[in-house]
Amino acid sequence: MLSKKAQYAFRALSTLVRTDLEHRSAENGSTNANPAESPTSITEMVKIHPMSTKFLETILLDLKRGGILGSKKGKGGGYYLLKHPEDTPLAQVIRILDGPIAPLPCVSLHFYERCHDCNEAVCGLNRLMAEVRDANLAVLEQRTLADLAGSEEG
Amino acid sequence: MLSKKAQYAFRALSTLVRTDLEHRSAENGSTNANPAESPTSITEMVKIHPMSTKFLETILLDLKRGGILGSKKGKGGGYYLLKHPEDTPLAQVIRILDGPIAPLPCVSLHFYERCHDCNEAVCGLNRLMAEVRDANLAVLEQRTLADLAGSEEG
DNA sequence: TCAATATCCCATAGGATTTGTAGGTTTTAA
DNA sequence: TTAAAACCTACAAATCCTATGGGATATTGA
Repeated sequence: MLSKKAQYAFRALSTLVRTDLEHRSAENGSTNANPAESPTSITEMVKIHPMSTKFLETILLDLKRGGILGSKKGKGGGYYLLKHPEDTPLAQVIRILDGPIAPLPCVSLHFYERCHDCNEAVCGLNRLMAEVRDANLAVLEQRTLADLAGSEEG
Repeated sequence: MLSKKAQYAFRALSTLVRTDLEHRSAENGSTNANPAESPTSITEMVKIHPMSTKFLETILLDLKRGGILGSKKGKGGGYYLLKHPEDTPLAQVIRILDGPIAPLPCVSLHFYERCHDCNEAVCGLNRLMAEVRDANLAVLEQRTLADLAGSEEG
């Protein structure tokens, strides 16, 4: 199950995606479509998706440290997407906030830990959980922030 | 990530599967190949896969209440599989010990809870997480305890 | 009948993790 | 100079996970 952190992250990100796409289309043909020019503040995000302001603050900082968001300090500042929504897979968001996607540390690609209780090469569970991991990643590496804002958001 | 409970469950189950298959092949052609005749005690399981005896006890009781295991009390007693290993999907084990497989309650088939914060019909996250759920189930409903004991176990 | 061996049941302790708060600092724009 | 915003650290509260303890009940076999 996704943590609250990840769920809140996706809510906030859906707002940022919408702003980003609007900004891009408005600047169509212009020389400068830099989303850093139209950052969204935490206050604004919380108005759209009500949640704890302080909690969201820590989440957005995580996303910034994780390379997904940029920020602008001071009055008129806020957060913005560093890349086009299509270029950030959902897997990246989940890894930043919830850690491994794999069901066992010994089959994790990004958070691998050796399994002390089995011989991984011949362990039946290891093999099966690697299948589960791959099934997850087939979706989560393919789907991106752009898919998040497909229709009206919730 | 799978909980320790689920991991321990799979260890114990792999022992039971092995015993079950051995018992079935030994009784081949016989009139009675009932695995209840050869139950495995917690003590024996812990000898094969070292872990807390008391903790495993609670896990096996969960599996029994979940309809996967039968038991025999008293001297010579223990636990046994109620069905052929091929007839118990991994998803059933995980649901008993860890609850929902879906990444969000609002896309769970067995543990559904309504989402109060979004309109599920149009929520982008809901739709994407349903895809993730289906990807998981494609593996976890297909693979069974029989697959667990494929080669040497760990 | 009695002792040994098991499952079964309930409560709870201890620790880890998650979730959320508090208070302050630094930066920027107007 | 003021207001608004990100940034930072610590911690509080709640929940969940992991594990343990002490018995009750059932079964077998000597």
